Amino acid sequence: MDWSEERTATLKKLWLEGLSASQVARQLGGVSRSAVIGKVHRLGITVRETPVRQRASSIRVPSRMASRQRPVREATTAARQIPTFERVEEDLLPTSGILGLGAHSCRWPIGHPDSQDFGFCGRPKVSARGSYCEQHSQGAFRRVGSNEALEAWALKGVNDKRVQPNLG
DNA sequence: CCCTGATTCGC
DNA sequence: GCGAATCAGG
Repeated sequence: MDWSEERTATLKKLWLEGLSASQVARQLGGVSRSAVIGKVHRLGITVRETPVRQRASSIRVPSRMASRQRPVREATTAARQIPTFERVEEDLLPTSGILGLGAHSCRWPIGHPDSQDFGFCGRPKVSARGSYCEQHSQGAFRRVGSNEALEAWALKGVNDKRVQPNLG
């Protein structure tokens, strides 16, 4: 496999979107994460645009998506604080593969980064400054169950596992 | 043991 | 230029 212009462009975009080197490698196929890291360095895009302070040691799409999809209020000690709503991804299909993502495209990731049909929402952004379309910027909230059910759920300690609808 | 990016260096 | 091996971590 060689670094064709198209594959290089894909690598750039995926990397700049915040996918890890291994995820980029799996999306591209036929390359190792070392290859991706090496290429990223040669391209000089090793420093991503977002300020270092705002980033964790690595940006991982799954965790980024998971954090977006966490309950509005965390379940802590009191039953009253158990969430009644969860933020879940709407059933919007990607309109865009990574190559079609433009400056005005919603960058909400859809699907698992390891999967072949991983893509981005691609609908028009609501503003020039934001990154998302109307649906994805305001967030879609959907009632997922009774307080009782959620409480039982939370007490079982399934907090971390719940609802990552598009992570496969 | 899973993962992350950074660096080196023979090819 | 390329990327496996290695390093330094989370």
